[in-house]
Amino acid sequence: MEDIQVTLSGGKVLQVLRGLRIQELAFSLGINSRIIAAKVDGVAVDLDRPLGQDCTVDWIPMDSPEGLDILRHSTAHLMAQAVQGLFPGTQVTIGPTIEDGFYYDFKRVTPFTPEELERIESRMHELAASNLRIKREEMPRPRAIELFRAMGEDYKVAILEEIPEEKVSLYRQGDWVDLCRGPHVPATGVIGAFKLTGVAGAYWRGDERNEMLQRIYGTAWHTEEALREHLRLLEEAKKRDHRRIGRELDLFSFHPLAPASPIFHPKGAIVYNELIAYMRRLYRRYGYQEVITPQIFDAELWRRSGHYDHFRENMYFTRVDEKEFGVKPMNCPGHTLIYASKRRSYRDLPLRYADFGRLHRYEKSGVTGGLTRVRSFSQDDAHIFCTPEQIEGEMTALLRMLREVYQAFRFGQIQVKLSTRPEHFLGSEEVWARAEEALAESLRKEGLEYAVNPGEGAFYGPKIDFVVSDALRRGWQLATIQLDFSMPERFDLTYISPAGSEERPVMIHRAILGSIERFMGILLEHCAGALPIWLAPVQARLVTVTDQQKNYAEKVFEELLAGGWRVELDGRNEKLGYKIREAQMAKIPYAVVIGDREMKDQTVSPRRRGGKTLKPMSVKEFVELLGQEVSGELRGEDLTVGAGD
RNA sequence: GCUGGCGUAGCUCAACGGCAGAGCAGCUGAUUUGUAAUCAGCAGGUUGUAGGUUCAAGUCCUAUCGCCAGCUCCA
Repeated sequence: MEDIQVTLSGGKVLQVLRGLRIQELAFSLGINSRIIAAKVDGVAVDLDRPLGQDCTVDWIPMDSPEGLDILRHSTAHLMAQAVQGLFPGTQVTIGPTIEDGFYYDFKRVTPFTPEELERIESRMHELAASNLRIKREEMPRPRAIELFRAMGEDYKVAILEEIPEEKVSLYRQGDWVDLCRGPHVPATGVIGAFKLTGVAGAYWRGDERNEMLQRIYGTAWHTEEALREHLRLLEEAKKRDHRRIGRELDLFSFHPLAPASPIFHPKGAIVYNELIAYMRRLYRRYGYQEVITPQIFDAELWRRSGHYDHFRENMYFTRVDEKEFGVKPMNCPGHTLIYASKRRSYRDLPLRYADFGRLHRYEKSGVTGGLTRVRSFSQDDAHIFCTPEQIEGEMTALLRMLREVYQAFRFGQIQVKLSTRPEHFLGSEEVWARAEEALAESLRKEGLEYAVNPGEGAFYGPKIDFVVSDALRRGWQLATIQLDFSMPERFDLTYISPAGSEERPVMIHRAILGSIERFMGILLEHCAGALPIWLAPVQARLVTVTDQQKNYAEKVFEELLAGGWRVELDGRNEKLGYKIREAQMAKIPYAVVIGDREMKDQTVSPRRRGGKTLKPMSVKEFVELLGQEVSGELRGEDLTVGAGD
């Protein structure tokens, strides 16, 4: 047998025997224990694949993203094998990998119980221990259809009938077989660090008209340590859950009598209003005008805007004087009424109307949760009416404003997504194409990288969404900028051009924080409840050492209050350590200690949330310190009192 | 809306179909305290709601409301 030439990823070229298995090659190089699969000429393949001709080989290590993906896919198979062994008659459907794990959808009459999940998990460990070889097999599609039909696997048959290729691959481990493109790990013994995390219903092919399948979720890692670390992170995320923080810090609550509608307590309302106040300050600089519009409009308005046709199911209605009225789910139609209240000249544009009006949308019961998806909320909403020529300038200003805001909140990387025409849309295809091009152009000019989401646009226009990453590196969609050529049309909005003709303005819908409720939830998780001083409901708490200092403490308290600071006085008859602990757990940026020494010197001893004790200073100095921190925070400088404190 | 899980004191959680309990928080008293928990006592409940099975229901069954995870949806 003659040799073939194998080029390794490092550029090294080897002469090997034709037909040599990749695994054997890895073994001879002494790296077989770290390798899970390989790419031959760029295509990921199993390790037992023989090398038939000159080729390049790139190793896929166990702990690489690709390696983990393969491992998770194989773990999904292992789970399916365990399930079918334990529960004969259960059909397999699909079992893809997801971030950090995998799932597999099964067709079974009864759902899996948590106890069964445990049994499946232990069976999986048994199967892994027996280290079954995982073998790839190829066969013509019709034969595979026959095979799976004989096994009673209706869903696999359905999948096979839609596969275009005439040759398909199967994977066998022990007496179990599954249709799969692969690649997989060489044997089940490689799999070990996994945990089944949950069970849920899921529709066949993700369509709610189809029958429901039973989905089992799991996570899998290359080592036990990595698995433990992952589970620890999940615990950490749970501790940061904004619903928990909201209750612990007495910010907001929910009540069954107002499902999916947060009730903001005094401290939560401070945060809420500070967020709005912050946006208002920006609005003055960026040339926005705030407006106030009705909560309820004649249904006629919603018919004209198109919401009635498209989103009636998600709106609240009421009947008064034999007429139907709709509670506003959006501010935009109201703003068109202001625009249309008089003749507009090109000289008036752009007009930027901001509105913090309360919106109500009926969200289906299963989709609501915490502050992230509610039925009653408000947004830092604004609509810009401008000429088509002004779009670019407006977009530039918007992108600048957006950066400023995200810097103030320390959100890291921003991903940009351009969403294009959806299935249901208003207006003509030509108008859509024009709008999409305008958005793409502004992004390119701003030098922002973006991804395209085909078909994800709003029904009235294309949009740009901005996804930020929080402290746990989770992505959240916050800002959205939507171009709208349709609404001005529907409300027959016009302006007089320099030439004297009537022209159609363009409308830009935009929000930077998005819903204030949702933003607050995300922010709370981002900073684990330790809000920056400018947002903290209580900025400092004065704690006396004994009640001997009560009078002096009250004097300091009054002084800080007069300076506009949100401050509390804890003069209770408790030990200092106890009071410090409570201030710390309430995530108050400063606990200000006042004892005999301070009283004597007319000073205070601030202690930062993180535990750092500052040297005694006068009240005036402390106020200066607070002021500096607030302005530094708003400029986006490093936090002195941060989430990590 | 769909599938599953869970609703016990303000919070976190116990209680085989057989007397509803603990810790923390709260209140009262003592303690006058120096940077993450002082001690003692007291009080706290129609076990989400409505039916049913049973001699007996927090526990079993049915309905309903809410919450959670996921699916679908998200102007």
